[in-house]
Amino acid sequence: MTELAKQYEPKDAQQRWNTWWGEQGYFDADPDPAKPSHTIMIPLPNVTGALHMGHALNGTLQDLITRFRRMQGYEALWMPGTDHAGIATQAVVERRMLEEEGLTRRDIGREALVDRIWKWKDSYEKRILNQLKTLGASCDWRRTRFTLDDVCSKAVRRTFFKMFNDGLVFRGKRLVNWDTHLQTAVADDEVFEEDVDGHFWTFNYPVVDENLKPTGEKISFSTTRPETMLGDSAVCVHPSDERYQQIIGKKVLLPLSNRAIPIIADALLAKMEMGTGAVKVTPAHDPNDYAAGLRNNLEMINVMNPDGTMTADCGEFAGLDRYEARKKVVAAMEKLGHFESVEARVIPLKHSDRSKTPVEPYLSDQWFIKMDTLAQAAIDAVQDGRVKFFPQRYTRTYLDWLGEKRDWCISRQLWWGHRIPVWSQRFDKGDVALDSTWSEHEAVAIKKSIDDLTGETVVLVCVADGHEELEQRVEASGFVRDPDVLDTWFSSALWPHATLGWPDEAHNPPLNGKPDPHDTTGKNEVLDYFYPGNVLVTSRDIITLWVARMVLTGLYNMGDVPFQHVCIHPKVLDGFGQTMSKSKGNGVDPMDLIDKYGTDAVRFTISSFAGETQDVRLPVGYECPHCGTVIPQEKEHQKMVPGGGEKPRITCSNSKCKKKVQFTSPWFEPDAGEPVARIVSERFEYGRNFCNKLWNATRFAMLNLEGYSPAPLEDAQLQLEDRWMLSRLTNVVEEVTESLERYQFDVATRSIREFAWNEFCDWYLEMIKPRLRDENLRAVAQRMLVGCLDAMLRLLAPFTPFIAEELWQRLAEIAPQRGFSEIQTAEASAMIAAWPKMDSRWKDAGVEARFARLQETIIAVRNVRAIYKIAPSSQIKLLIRSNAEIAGQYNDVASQFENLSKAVLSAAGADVERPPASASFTMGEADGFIPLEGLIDVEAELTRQRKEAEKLQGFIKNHEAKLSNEGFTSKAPAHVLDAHRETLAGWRSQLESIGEIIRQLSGG
RNA sequence: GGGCGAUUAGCUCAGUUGGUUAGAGCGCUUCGUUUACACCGAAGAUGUCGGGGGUUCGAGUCCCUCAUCGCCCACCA
Repeated sequence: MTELAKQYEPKDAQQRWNTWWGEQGYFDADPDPAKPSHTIMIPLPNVTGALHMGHALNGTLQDLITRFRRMQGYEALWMPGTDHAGIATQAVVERRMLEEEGLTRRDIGREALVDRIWKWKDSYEKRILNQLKTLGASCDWRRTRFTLDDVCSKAVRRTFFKMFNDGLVFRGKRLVNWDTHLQTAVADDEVFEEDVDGHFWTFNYPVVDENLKPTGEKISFSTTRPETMLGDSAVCVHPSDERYQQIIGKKVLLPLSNRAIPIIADALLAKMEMGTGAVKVTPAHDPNDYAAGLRNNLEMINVMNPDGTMTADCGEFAGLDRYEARKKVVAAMEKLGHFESVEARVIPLKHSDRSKTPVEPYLSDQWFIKMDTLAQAAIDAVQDGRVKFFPQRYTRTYLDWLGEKRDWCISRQLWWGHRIPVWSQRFDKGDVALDSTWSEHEAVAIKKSIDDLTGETVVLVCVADGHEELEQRVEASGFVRDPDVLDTWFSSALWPHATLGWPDEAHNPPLNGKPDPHDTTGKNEVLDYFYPGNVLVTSRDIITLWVARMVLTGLYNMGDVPFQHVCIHPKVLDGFGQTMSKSKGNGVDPMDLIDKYGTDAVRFTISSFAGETQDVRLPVGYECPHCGTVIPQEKEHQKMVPGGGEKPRITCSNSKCKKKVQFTSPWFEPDAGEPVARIVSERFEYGRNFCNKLWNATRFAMLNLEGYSPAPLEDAQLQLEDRWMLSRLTNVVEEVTESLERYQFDVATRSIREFAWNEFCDWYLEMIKPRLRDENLRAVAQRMLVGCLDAMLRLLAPFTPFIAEELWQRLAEIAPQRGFSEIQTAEASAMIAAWPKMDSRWKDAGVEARFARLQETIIAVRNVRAIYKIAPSSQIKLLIRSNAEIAGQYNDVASQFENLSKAVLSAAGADVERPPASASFTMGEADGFIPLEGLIDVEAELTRQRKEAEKLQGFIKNHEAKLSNEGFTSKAPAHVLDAHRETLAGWRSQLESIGEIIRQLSGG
């Protein structure tokens, strides 16, 4: 047997056990008909960068549940993987390429760019998976998936093909942010707003009658972009705006285009209090107008070319740059007498992050999925309880969003992603003749439509996966593949079944990229066994984007929901209440924290955060590498960026140090070889200290287990503290189990901590120390000790797996056989040990109540010792006045007074009298007296007792008033009344005792 | 603009269906190195439960209102 070190050193244990668990295959999950399955699919992290605190929280909770269920006997699969994250990843790689080599994607071309992104993905995927492993994630790593790998790609292709065939895929128009300089669509997160100096013009349009003759009325409106007047398709007012009631439904004539457009009423677009109350509507060039255009069935008129010049339909303005056209339009309107006024105004304008030029809202062709029936199925699944949200309030977010049944735009103008498997060609009227060698193939779906404008026939061909030869033949027939890729969420929506190998129903998915050796049945047993999953653990911001879509595609492809529960956990905010993000510079790297506090400490602290009410603030500081002082992080630190070639530094706030040091920041890499002030957070000391406590409790046990002999406990041998401990442990096991089942991780964590520290360590261990020293009494105490540790390590294994395993193994060296009622051999690892189960016969409220009285008395005695500054070494006497039954109980535990408060219980009973010159305390059912000849300060003691009496009088008055209130006595339930009366009686008797003490003290 | 949430000790957070004296961790004060642990132990102090109104015998808890803060959605991965 080796003695444990005084402190737990996490790093070594983390390495060792993680490797060993892997070797033992404990992470692996395979179909096992003898066990129920438990499946969690990881919310796939983006390969854009390293994991942050949010991931650490998310991962900890999933691992906790997985380990908990595994111990409960489930075949528990936690499926790992990463997401290609289309735009985000491509943007990161492009940005670096531009910064480092001055190259754009047009310079190197599609294939070369995609190739570079794959390399980026490989390196970040590795980093992310390693971070998860460092966190202790017990994923089945053999099954690691990536949304662009073969397995996932097949699912994407099959789903798209199915939807295409079912008529759920269609083409439509949509407004995108158009970068006229790079001539590409830009995602919203690549757009920044900047104030520019602009103008605010007011014009008017003449109202006309059915014959387009001016009626003499006119309607005024304002705009910051006059050139878009060429594409106006309506003027809009608020439906209840009295100024315009007369002309709603009439038409106005566009002076520059000679088109008549309607005056419509739309409450969402027009605001009465703004400007003139009327607005022009340009659906093709403004997002709000676009939405209004859809609502009101307006014409969408595109007046701009991809390069930002005006289209050929713009008459005299055709070919002009949009800003040039703006000036000319204003001039022309003025000339025609429709100009009213202009004022200078600062306008927030969206700019492209990459070209730094203003973006234009631009109407373009996109692919959509019809959502009505799909969304309805997903709504039903939640409404009838097949999918439940924890906490329940998030159900609404989900239902509200799906209820809109907004069609899903699935195309993105990117190169990184699943390319849309559709080929198209235009044919003149009646000229469509398709090559039957591919057109009649079952893996080909064809849609024909007529272009309203040109009368041409548009033929769309979708080819199912695995038919490259067909694809080639289609292309040989002159069809061109769509250049766009699918929205990232399209593939992540399929994650729960795609990762399990769907649509392949004949084979298990590969393991480590190779065929599964168990794949012998001709069925996909993995899919059958692990689908549907049990719980999805995620944060609330992707309830709509991801959760809803997984439910929807699960129902569509599998006919069943992908999971029964959705656990929504809090978000980690910085010390100022802001969400953490790279752009704010306030991110915290969990690996830094793990490095400082240990994985278990981080996990334990994190799970203590995860309640259901609110987000978690995490104030952090920079630890001075020279003196260890923690400099609290301020907002300015988050923003500090290198300027003038100099890296920013912070000054140590310790007046003796005051060194200027570089610090951890998302904005720059610290210089190697120079000390760095890393980010720390004292909140993680919560977990670290707990681990250390647990370590030392086990250390203590191991120092006291000499001669340990396993045997079932016999009731007759148990002391009060043993029965109390067993009762408490039984309750705690129940509490922890129930709170984990409800995803109340904070409650579970608190419950374990309080039990292990405040009950087991602070009381139980202290109480059994004398028995452990006594050869005759040692055996039972040792069995209790081992049994309790065993149960605690099991409870803690999901929360703090590394230290639990380390201690489990050490304990097994001395005490492999253990148990309370039945003796069993400890399992080979805490990770696969059975979840603890206690015999409910140990629960004993009476014992707990008696124990509470004992605790209270001991605290009172210690309190007296502290007040009178009695040296720890000096013995004192304790006399207890109480009824015979309670006195008997005190006598039974007399030795504990000596053990825990260095007091000899010299008398207990009803006839005990207060010795003169003693300190006293009262507790309702018992009064305690501690003779302090020569030490007692009568005045101080009187003050103390009077203060106590005053407090009691307050309580009593309050309760008496309540109890004499007829409303209360007639309406409050009996048990509340009884409780009030009982408490009042207790206080009264206590007050009486104090009164007596005060009389004695003041009487001399 | 719509939805959701928060406001409780100096800080970070718990507080079950309304019911007896509102809790924890950190921090703070005092004492203590007794052979598990100073990443410790013992004892203690600290609250106008954001403001105002209401329902009720009774409100931190329910309702209304105001204030402040945050998140999600509205365009989006």
